[in-house]
Amino acid sequence: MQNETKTKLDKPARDFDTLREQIASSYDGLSNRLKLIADYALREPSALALHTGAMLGDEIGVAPSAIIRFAQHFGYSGFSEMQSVFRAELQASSTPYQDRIKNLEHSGAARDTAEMTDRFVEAGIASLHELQRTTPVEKIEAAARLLADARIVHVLAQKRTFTAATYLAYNLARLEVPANLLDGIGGTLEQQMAMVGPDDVVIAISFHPCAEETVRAFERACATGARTIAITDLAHTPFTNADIWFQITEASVDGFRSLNATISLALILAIRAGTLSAEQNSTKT
Amino acid sequence: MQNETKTKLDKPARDFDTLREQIASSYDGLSNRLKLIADYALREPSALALHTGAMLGDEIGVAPSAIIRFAQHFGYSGFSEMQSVFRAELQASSTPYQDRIKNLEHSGAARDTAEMTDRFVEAGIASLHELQRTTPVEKIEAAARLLADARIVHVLAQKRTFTAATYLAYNLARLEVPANLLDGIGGTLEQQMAMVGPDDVVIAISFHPCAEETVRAFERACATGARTIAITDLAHTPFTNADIWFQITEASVDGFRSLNATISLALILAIRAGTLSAEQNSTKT
DNA sequence: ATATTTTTAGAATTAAAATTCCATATTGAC
DNA sequence: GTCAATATGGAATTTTAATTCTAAAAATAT
Repeated sequence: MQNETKTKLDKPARDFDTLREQIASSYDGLSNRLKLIADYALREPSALALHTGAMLGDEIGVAPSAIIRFAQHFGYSGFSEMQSVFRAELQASSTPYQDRIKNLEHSGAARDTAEMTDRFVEAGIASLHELQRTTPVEKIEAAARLLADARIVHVLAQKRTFTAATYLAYNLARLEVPANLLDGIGGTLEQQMAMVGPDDVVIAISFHPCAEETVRAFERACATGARTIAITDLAHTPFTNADIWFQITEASVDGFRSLNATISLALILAIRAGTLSAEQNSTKT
Repeated sequence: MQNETKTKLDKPARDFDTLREQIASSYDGLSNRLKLIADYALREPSALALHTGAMLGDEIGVAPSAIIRFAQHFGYSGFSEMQSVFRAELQASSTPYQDRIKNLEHSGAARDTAEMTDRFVEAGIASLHELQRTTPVEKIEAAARLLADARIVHVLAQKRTFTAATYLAYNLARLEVPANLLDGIGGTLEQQMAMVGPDDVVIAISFHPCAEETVRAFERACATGARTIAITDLAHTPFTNADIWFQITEASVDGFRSLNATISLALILAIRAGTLSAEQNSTKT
């Protein structure tokens, strides 16, 4: 097992970029079958990460043992060891902002104002990226259509998320979508809920720990036959049973969660609903 | 194997979104161990895709067989079958632009929405960077000290910026800094202003075009001898005469200005004020 | 053209993971 | 508090995948 005269390596690459380099640069010295595998590995790295040796053999058109020889050529003990590099890369590339969000939460308390500002800026950016990555356009479209078609849109939120509710209600109203803020002022949430009808939409915003009033009001809204939309951070009944449910991941710093993703989603929903509503009114006349 | 009375499903979800919905909505009916697994599956889907049953068992703190029971609860024959759903999702999400391109091709509305989402995310990020770049730490420190020393902090805002005011007031109150939201409800801003005293701080948030009421109320606050803080987008009297004046630049999309920088600044001010206030109280006693 | 080396496919083997099953523990009803 | 029902962990088993090995096929050199 001493040094080969060929390009065979004895110290396998531990990270994906290095491995890709090695595959590309030693390509010319590979045998026929190994070239086929190299092509495929560079073109479909996620298949290398997720499929078995036998599956890859079928896909590429080589024997499973060729896959193992390929891995061993690059210094790995076998296919499994090489695959772990592809898997690590896939996992890392799929959750770049989630990782940052987690790191923010787990790093200790900010020492001073400057550091705190930096961390909040970073947290806000990570939240916005995560919003972009995880929120399907179709869901936004569907929600906006519900909002645009509603007789009245009731926005339901308490405590922390009340801020986002004011923003959503304000922007909806500004775009001439009839909006009503269920603020429960003076404990009158019950009475306010009485005006929710079956042609209305109730959109609830609730973050953990969710306010009991919001939960009860939302359940009541479902019972009235109104369409429902929920924006929450965790999967929690009854919100997950809404007609449309958005799950939001906000980064937090020192236990303080930002609201960047939530208010951005609120604004996008309002604008889209306003656009659809305006289109309907113009075709109607 | 006939229909169960419980929530057990006999037709397993083939796509990830459906599965996630099912996990979320049946969460409450799950047993302890299955809840743990459900949490983890929603939080770390890529681990479900890439790790073995035994590894997941270790990570979650349950027996490997519990993982299989979890999969079977959702109608799969076993863990392997469920894992293929997670793997498919991971592979799909590793090529994020494919999805987006598909949407762009199929629907004009979705195209607009996707593009708008991108632009709002970008605008939000730009606003946060600008906040970080242009806001001196000393100014934040000085403002936080004023807030911490105040008898009462009055938060003054109308219309668009009212959202940010609710957020600032909520977080100040949560951190035990006495905060009062001057919401001008029922046109009572005049009366609300009457409780502003010389030991108080009035913090106004106003963006162009600024509400007349906010301007008048702020002038009156200055006259009472209260300390003043202003957060505005343009240099506009009387706000530039405040003891501390923050100028915020929010990026806008199609004339809709985001609030990302403003609410982030509000949160930072609240936390910093809360910290200073707590330090004072502890040294006082 | 022949001998030698390298490459290859597929069978045999080994290793690992998934699944089943059962004894025990826990929970909930009465 | 007792009993029944359900949930749980872990050992035993089955299944599947990875790896090794060998004989045959190509490729190369002489």
